[in-house]
Amino acid sequence: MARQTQFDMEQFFQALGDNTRLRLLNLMGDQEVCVCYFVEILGGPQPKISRHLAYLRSAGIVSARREGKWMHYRIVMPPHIGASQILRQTLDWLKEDKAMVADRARLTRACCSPAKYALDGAPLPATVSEQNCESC
Amino acid sequence: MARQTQFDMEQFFQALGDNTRLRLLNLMGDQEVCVCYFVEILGGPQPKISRHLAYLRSAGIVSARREGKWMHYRIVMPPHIGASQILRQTLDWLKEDKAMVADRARLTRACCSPAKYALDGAPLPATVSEQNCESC
DNA sequence: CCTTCACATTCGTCAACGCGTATATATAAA
DNA sequence: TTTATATATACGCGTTGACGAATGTGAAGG
Repeated sequence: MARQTQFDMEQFFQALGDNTRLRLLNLMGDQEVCVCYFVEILGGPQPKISRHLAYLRSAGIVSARREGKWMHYRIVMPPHIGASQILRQTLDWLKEDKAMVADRARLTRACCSPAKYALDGAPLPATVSEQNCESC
Repeated sequence: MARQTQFDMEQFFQALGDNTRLRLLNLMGDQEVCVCYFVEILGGPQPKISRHLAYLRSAGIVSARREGKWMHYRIVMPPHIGASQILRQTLDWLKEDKAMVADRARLTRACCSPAKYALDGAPLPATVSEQNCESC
């Protein structure tokens, strides 16, 4: 027992080996976040965000859910326990990074006053388990 | 305090995102291993091994030591505590992988009867702290 | 010195990646 | 049914990475 599906470590680490993708994972944390927030916080062109999200999705690190016009992305812990431990530790590592802290702070601000960020009407990030953003 | 040198996470994960490099790290574990063993175990052309070792070295994950004609490589734990935890966990993860277990078994066999592997006279792997291979 | 051995580096090629731009798709609104 | 909005995909381009083959380098031995 405890036999887990073989996991593609190569692809897993490759997915983590890009700063934009690390920023995306950092913003998700344990929330489900709408793409429009990523675009707003990271600032780049939207297709760039979309492509990196697709990359993470094909690596099995995030999953997407559609809600009307909006797409929500969240981290899914890999089935392999080793991978999931490493992913968790990576997220903890990100929490200490200065730039990542700043990113999360901007997400919180955007979340609490969407109108200032051209995000009026956009669905708020929601904790994966519950359905509400705890800081709003 | 506890202010650690900023670590290039991107480069770190990129270094781990290749199966040959993961195999090399797995063979090192907490030993210092001579290049000739890598070439023997992994089986590919020698320049391939050398290039991947150079990649790992430039990422700060391994260090090299010359002993006469031979070069010994060992893992160096990154100065950043987050990175070093992840590296350690990655090594633990590798320990469970079937192919990686087989690689280590072959290293042990080669270590205990070098003559059978065209490694006669090659310096044995040595635990980083002590100077002898515990299985020979 | 010249050779041999162990390893590193260079070169050319091909595939993968990241980016910006343009375009396509899907849902909602008018 | 047309239009707008949110997101995804396709295209072209420059860069990086992995590879095999050839060559370079540093140490030991004759």
